[in-house]
Amino acid sequence: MSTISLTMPDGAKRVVAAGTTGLDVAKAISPSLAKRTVAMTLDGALCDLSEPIAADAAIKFIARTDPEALELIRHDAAHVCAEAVQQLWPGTQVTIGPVIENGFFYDFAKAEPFQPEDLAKIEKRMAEIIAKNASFTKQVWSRDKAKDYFRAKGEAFKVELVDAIPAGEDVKIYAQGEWLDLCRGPHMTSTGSIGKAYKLTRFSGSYWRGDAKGAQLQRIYGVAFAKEEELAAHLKQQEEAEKRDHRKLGREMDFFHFQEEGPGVVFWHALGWTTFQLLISYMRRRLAEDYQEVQGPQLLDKSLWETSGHWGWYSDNMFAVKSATAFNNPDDDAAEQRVFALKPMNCPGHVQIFKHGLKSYRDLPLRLAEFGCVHRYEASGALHGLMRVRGFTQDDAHVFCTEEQLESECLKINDLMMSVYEDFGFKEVVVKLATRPEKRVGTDAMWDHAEDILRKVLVKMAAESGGRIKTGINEGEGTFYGPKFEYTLRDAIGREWQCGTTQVDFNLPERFGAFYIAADSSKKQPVMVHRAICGSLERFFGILLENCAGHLPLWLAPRQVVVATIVSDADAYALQVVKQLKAAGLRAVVDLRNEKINYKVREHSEAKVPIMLVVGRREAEDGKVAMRRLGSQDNVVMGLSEAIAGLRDEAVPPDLRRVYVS
RNA sequence: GCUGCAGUAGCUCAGUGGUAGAGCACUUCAUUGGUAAUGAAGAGGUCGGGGGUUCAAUCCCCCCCUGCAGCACCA
Repeated sequence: MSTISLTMPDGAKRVVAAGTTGLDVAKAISPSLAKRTVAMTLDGALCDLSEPIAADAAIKFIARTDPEALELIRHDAAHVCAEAVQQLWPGTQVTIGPVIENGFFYDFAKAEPFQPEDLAKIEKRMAEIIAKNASFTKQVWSRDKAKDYFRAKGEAFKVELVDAIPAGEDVKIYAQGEWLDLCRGPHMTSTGSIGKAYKLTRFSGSYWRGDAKGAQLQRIYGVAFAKEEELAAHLKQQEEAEKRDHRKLGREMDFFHFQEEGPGVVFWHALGWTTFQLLISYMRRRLAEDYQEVQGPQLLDKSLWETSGHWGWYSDNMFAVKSATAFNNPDDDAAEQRVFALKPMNCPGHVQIFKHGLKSYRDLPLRLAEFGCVHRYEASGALHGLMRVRGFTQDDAHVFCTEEQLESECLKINDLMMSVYEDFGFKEVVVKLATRPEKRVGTDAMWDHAEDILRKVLVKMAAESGGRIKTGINEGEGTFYGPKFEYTLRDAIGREWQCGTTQVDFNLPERFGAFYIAADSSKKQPVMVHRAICGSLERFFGILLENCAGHLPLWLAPRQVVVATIVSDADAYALQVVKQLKAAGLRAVVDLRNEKINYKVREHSEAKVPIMLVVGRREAEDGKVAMRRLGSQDNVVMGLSEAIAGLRDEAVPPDLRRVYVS
């Protein structure tokens, strides 16, 4: 019999007979090792412990508390969840149940919808299955046997999955006690290793193979961890995310509201609008050096959108309008029946501006920026507070340049992006290159060319960032007209938000026949780069609000200071204080109400006003203020002018601070 | 758009086949108080909209709208 050599994590070698299982090896080393081992890795790849080892390999035994075991715990939990559901509702078909971030889901085909109370029932049944601690055993079946078996059980989806397994690949079945499932594995040794740190979190609809035209399935989501403390920490973080929900904060802070008549469009209140405008002012300052700000029309004839390709590609998601006269008299030819589209993007407008008047190569790169309000008819189920709306403002720009300028323009945009994100407090940024999608316009040669340039740029950006930028590739995620960079930020509680985008477009200039006069007097087509830094300003506002849990930095707080009196004798002084704060450019209001200071402190704290200046008789007499910062229990008494100077300095936006300092 | 759940006062929520209730917020009065709710009184709702069943619907049924959680989508 041949032998093989296994290398242990500490480098020690062990020679065993070929075909020895991982479990045998572990047992030979020590019974306690065998007992606590749930799986192994061979050359880094996770395997069943019962797997016969065929060749030399580096072996590592995995305990359930090892990081490698986490995906097994989650995957095993998904199987147990499926068994529990089939026990409780016989006739339910199983489909797939993969591991996802923090847990797993399992999709079922079941006639009756799950009800909220079902989650607890399933959890209970799962606990019973886990308590039985049945072994996971792998079997390899023939394709025909698997298909016959699942067909006989009425598992049509599993039959389809068996069919989809490439010829020559094993059809693997994992059994846990009486129950079995088609699965590529691996699994832990038995269900008991799943432990107790799991919880079913919700259920929802889903589609077979993720296709909206496919069968409607029902999905159960669960989270699972090795330790109960980790589960508790995860649930706590979910709670934290709920607390900073921008929809809740927006209402509490009187920033904005939505109402039935305007699904997906924002009613901005005075305070929210103040901060929104501060965002725009900031972006304007950042653009001043290199960009020209323009404003394209809100409505343009349908034909223009046909030319741009948007109508063909996205008319399902566009608003089209006619005059009300035409709308009320659809059969009356005398009423102008012309159809306009509410702009879903600014780019066609910018191309028109570019085309107006002959452009020379000397004009390039021409960078046109716009805080354009666009409308998109988003699916009703997609709407979500400020994060997904039907009318929103983009910090949009289009750079018209020569092909030679493309690389430097992308790098320049990247510098601006990174600087802006830093100013808003986002340190970690991931930039991914999204490549050609299946449905697209333009030749393969054009795509090859554009992607080549961006690949090079991506490497350079990462190299020049000093580690701040991590990169990746999103295959097939580009837009229909060109490849793009996607900028993703990580927020204070670890969530990721895709915000910025740089998109290369050889298509639109061609469709609109845009050209410039080159140095040799020939007509040349410019390359167009679409870019947005915040993306949707509404959404970015929501992200900022959630990132800081409503505690906006002083420069973005709509109401920076409240001057609150303790007694009415201090009213005149308080008014003086506010007057001086305003004169110093601070956004301040006074609270003279006949309320106790406790009441005022509580109310303004809940409204998340960053600074409260409390004044009573003592302060009025001494020309002082008692400063209380949001989130602090203490107050500091200081001279009025000192307070104002300090606040004025603190309220300087980060970009202006750089200018003053340098 | 799809699946499920929900819609009662500005907010958070209770409630019933016989046309509604709490707390906070609001208004008024008293109170001038030292850093997260002073007390009292008052006002406030065609119970999301439209149909139907019923002697009677906020409650039961149907349709629609809107929202929530996912899915799908995101130029």
